[in-house]
Formats: sequence, structure tokens, C-alpha cells
Amino acid sequence: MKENTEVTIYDIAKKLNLATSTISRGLKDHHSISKKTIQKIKKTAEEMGYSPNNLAASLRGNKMKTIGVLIPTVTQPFLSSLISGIEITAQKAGYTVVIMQSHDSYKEEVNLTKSLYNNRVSGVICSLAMETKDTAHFKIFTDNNTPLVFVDRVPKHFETFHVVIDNFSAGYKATKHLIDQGCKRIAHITAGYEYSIFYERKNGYIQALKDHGLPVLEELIVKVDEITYDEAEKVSKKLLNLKNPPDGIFAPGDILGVSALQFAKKRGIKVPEDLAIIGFNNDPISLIIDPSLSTISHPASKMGQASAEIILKYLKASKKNDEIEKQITFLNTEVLARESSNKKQIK
Amino acid sequence: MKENTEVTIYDIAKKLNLATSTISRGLKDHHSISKKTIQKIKKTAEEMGYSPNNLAASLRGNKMKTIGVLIPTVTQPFLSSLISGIEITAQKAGYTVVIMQSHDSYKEEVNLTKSLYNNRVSGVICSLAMETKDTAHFKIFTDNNTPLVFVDRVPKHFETFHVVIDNFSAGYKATKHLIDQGCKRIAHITAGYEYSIFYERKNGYIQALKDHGLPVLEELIVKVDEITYDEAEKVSKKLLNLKNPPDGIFAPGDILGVSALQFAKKRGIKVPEDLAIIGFNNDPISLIIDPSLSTISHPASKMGQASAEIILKYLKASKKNDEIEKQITFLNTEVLARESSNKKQIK
DNA sequence: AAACCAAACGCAACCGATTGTAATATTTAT
DNA sequence: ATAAATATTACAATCGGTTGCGTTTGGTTT
Repeated sequence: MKENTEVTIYDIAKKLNLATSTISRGLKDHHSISKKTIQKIKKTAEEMGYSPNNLAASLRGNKMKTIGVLIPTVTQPFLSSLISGIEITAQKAGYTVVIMQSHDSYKEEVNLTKSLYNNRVSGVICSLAMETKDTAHFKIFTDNNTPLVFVDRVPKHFETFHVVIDNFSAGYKATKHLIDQGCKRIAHITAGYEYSIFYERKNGYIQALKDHGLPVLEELIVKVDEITYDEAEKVSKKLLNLKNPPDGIFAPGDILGVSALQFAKKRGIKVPEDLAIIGFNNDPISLIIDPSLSTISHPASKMGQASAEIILKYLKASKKNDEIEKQITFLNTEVLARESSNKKQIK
Repeated sequence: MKENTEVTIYDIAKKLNLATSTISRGLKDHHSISKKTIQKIKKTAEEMGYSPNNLAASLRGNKMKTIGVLIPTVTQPFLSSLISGIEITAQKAGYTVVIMQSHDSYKEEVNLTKSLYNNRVSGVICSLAMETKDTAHFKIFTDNNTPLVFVDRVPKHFETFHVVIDNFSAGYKATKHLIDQGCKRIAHITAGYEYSIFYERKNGYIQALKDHGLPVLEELIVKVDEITYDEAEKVSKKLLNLKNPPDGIFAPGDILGVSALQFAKKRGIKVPEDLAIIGFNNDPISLIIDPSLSTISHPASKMGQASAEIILKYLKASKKNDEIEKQITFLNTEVLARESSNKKQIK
């Protein structure tokens, strides 16, 4: 089709008999260019159909105005909300967001960190893949002064920024909520490996039981290999087939909670009368299911915004050679009490 | 922290006493470099901790290996699945995906097209904002030989690639399904403006009624301003308050369908016995709600993959100066009959 | 009117890799 | 052994802006 249609600052410079440096500065209101000249430059730029080439501009600073986001998948409600929050914040600051999905694979994650680095993104926001235990592949960012924020699924030992909720206390709150409703035998579904967010939620659950004089029973703690409806149904069956079945379930994810709830309904077990259930995340499905699923709020969009803001702040400070201390940002969660755990009122 | 840690091909060249051009070619197995040299180059590159700078590499071709995705929001299940499909396909081909959200605003969409262009993305995939009627802002891509794919929400008149479902026939199928179940007074919820996907679905609905000897009644066609539960509840109320209420509803989106279903339940109207409902999209909520919502499948991930493949194919052909004809790709939909419309079996 | 100063603009190196073409080295053919 | 052919590698321009520093211009001060 058309060739060489591209208008560059050289073209503008030629037309106005000015140096390219003047054009470049004029275009961005540099103080050393007179207002008259600036106006003239902008006008002709407009007329000639000039559009800036971010690629070329970034080459000098060796960084694109881009934030890389590396997450397991975009299709989970929590993660798509996270992205949304990141994107909104980034967009306001003139940054672009690139998305990469690890599909919970360690190997893919390793490759994608390389891609992100090769693309010279300005900063990286990551929620770890399920499989990931070793996080050495992220050193490339911290070694090169690229701000790195871990969000939600964070590594245990990595000196960088973290944006999280307090999973221990959230697990504690969820469990306590069930206890408050009168549950005595509260089961828990867990997932992942040691030090994961699920691990902490489980610890919160255990602590809550202990604090309220309830025994911690191995048979009431079951583990899923994947967060899927099928897996959750399997373990729900296991739990409800117990000769002494639980009267409450704390599921650390709404998919797990919904699945348990559906299975209980199928079995004719009354929720919440015979079995109270609380999930986690406040996914859309938690409000759709009948009875509605009590859950723990998980401020996805806010976490995304907070993460992006940290990146932006870091980059700003970095320009002035300021240092910003690596820190953990905690966001709040709360119990969203709904029908699936509402024992008292019904009595 | 560390400064100038960056290893470039210059550093490798110096170390090996070779020219940068040799390094550049060696790194990508160019045939004119001997195997020995290639090995040597790769080895030292590895040792020196070299990592390619895509930014610099892209400057010459004036294009990043990046696909821009411009959509209303990432949080709708359909759209996050779309992204997922795009990302998977892009990743395999070594392309990166940048996401931008228009939030259904025409103005934002216009700005974001500029951003995408300024970033010199290789191709663009877009699902239009609700507000968008004029699509002149996309000409910048076609004018500059950047492949542009419109997906799902596409403009009526724009010579480029389209990836869609046949909304007319999907609307027809949905309506016919309700007719087949014995519905005589089928209502329809519509949205958006003329020529939108909703417009076509409505036309399919109308045609189905006509073909089966049913009257098209104005009072049974209601319109929402936004696709939200609240809006949908309002119009559902309107419909069910009719002195002669409908016995079926075709909602062109699962949020609308679920909302109608919930409202009917609240009113004590039996679904599907007294009111059959079918939605659209096959969102996760359609399976969670009780009774489960019949719906129309909408192959989001496949549409994403198809869109990305078109971009990749175009770019490949473009290198060889081949032309690819602009075309519309239709993907299939089908009726997913579930409980909310299962009148016959229950009788 | 000489000296001085700030404002406005130009020069040219630079960012890191790519690539057409020229130059040199190595093999093969005669 | 010498010319011809082929395999390797080097040179240098290029992509489009950015930026430190030097130069020019015009006005002020004494």
C-alpha cells in the first residue's frame, strides 16, 4: 500500500527550518523553547499528521512505558478484576499494560519473565503460578532496577514490593464467623503447597478453632489438587460421607464453596441449617447461587491499583535518584455474611 | 544500584573480536555464519548474561512484536476468555499482548487507538465500545498497513477483518428453542443501538416469531440502557407486570437472563413451567443459577484465537508482499438447553 | 558603547540491534 | 598452481527520537 507515509520530527524540522532537537523539545513544552515556536511546531505537527513513535523515544531510556503483568490466567474473576485495576491506573499515567499468562506453570512463568525483560518493561506485577516454589527468575528485574510487585500469590522470601491481604486473619475471620453461627464441626478445604496463601488461610482456620475451644480434626481438613468444581465435589463427598459429617465448611475459594454447596443440595442437606458454608473471594457466582454464598471480600481491583501505583511511584522516585523502601501493602478483607451461613436468623 | 550492567552485542563483539553484525546474525542462526562461530557467540552471550533488547531490535522495522487488544472491559467473562485465547496464540508466536479498556466510552476508545498506534503495535484486535458509532479513528491502522480485526462487537461498514458469530441466526435459534418448548408469548430484552449485535439478535427473534406464526408484540420487546442486573430487573418487572405476561423470555446476555430468572423466582413464578428463559453467552453464572439457565454458546476463546491467527497470518504474508483478502470469519453457536427452558420434559 | 546575561535554538553523539553490500578467507575446479 | 566460486565476516548506514553542551540572539546594566 502506502510507503513511507510516516511523518517524523525530521520532516517537521525540515519544513520549519529548525533542528530536530527543537522539534522534540517543542512538542513536549520544554521551557527553553519560546512559546511562539512551540505553537508553530505543534501546529505543523498536527497539519502534517505527525504521530510520535514511542518505540524510538523509548530506545534512549531503554525502557518502554509499559507495565508487565504476569498471572496464572486472565479468566478468573479475581484476576481479571486485578488487571482492570492495574490497567485503569496505568492508563491514567500514560502507561500501557502487557498481559502474560503462566497457566500456573513454573516453566512458562520462567520464560515469560524473560520475555518481559527483553521487552524492557518499566515494571512488573506478578501473581505466582501454583507450581512456582523457586523465584530466582525474578531476580533479573530487581538486578536491573526494574520495580517488581508481587500481588496476592507472593513468594515467602523475596525482597521486593508485595500487595496482599492478610490471609491468616481472613481465614481466622471466616472460621470465626462459622463458629459464631453455632458450628461445632467445621471442615476446611485446602490447596497448594506450604507457604501458599492457602496455607496461611488454613493456619487462620486452625487458630480460630483453637481460640474457641474447638478441636482441630485431621479428617475435617481435605485437600484439592486443583481449584475446580470436580475436585471440590470429590472432597465434599468425602466430607459429607463421614459418619460424623461437618456442620460447617470453610472453603478458601468461591468455586470450592459453590461446589460444596451444590453437592450438599444434591444430597438434600439443608444449607445453612445442617451445613453452613463460607467461601472466599466474592466471585460473581457467590451471589448467584441459591442460597447465596457467604464469603470473604477480596479487593481485586484495589490490589491492582495499589500495585500499579507502587510501580509508578518507584519510577518517579527513581528519576530523582531517590530510593523507595521495599514494603508489604496489606489491603482489608471482610466477612460478607449471606444466606449460606445464616443459621441464627433462621432458627 | 547497579549501573550499565546491560550486556549488548557490542560487548560480545569486543570480547570475541568480531563485528556486531556477525553477533547479531549468529544469535539467530543466520546461514552465512559458520557453525563454529555461532556456537562461540551463543556460548559467550550466555556467559556474559546477554539478553536481547526487543526495543532496539524493533526500531528498525518500526514495529513491536505486539498485538494490541482494545475492548470495553476485561472483567466480563466473555471478554476475559477472548483475551485468553488471543494471549495463548500470540505467545506461541513470540508475540506480546497489550490490553486497553475503553470502558464502553467512545472518547477513551479514540485515545487508546492513538496510544496503540504510537506504540507501533503489529496488529490490533478490537471489540467496540457500546457508545461507538463512528469508527474513523481506526483508519490510522488500515492506512499504515497494520492489520485490524474487529471481533464480536463490530462496525457495520469498515473494510477490514471481522471475527463474529451470526447474531441473527443465534437470536433465531434461541427464539425457536423457546417456541419448540411450547412458548406462545415470548418476550425479548434488547440493548444498544441500531446495527449492534443486539439489533441483529432482535431481528433473529422477530424472524423466528414470524416464521412460526406468532405475532410480534411491541409490549414484549423491552430495552435496557446498560447490561446490569438492576436494569434487567427493572425491565423484567415491567414484563411480568403485564396483564398478559410472557411465557418465555429471550435475553441476549446471561446477566440479563439470570436477572430475569431471579426476579421471576422472587415473584413466585415457576421457571420453566410458567416462564421459560434463555440467555446468551454461556457465562459461568448460567450454570450456577438454579434452575440452570439455558443459553447460547459463544466461543470466546476460539474467537480470540481466530483473531490472533488472522493478525499473524497477515504479518507473515505482508513480509512476502502478499495480499490477504479482508474477510469475515463466522464461528458457530449452539443452543445449550438447560433447566430454565425445559418445559416439555417436566410435563 | 562595552560588558554581561539569560533566553532560544542547533550540533552531534547516542540508544542497541539490523541489514545491504563490500571485503576477505577458504574451497573447489581446471 | 592459478582462477573461479563459495563461505565467512566486516563496514557503515539506518530506525526516530533524546539530550548534554555549545552557539547565537537580543536585551540590560553601568
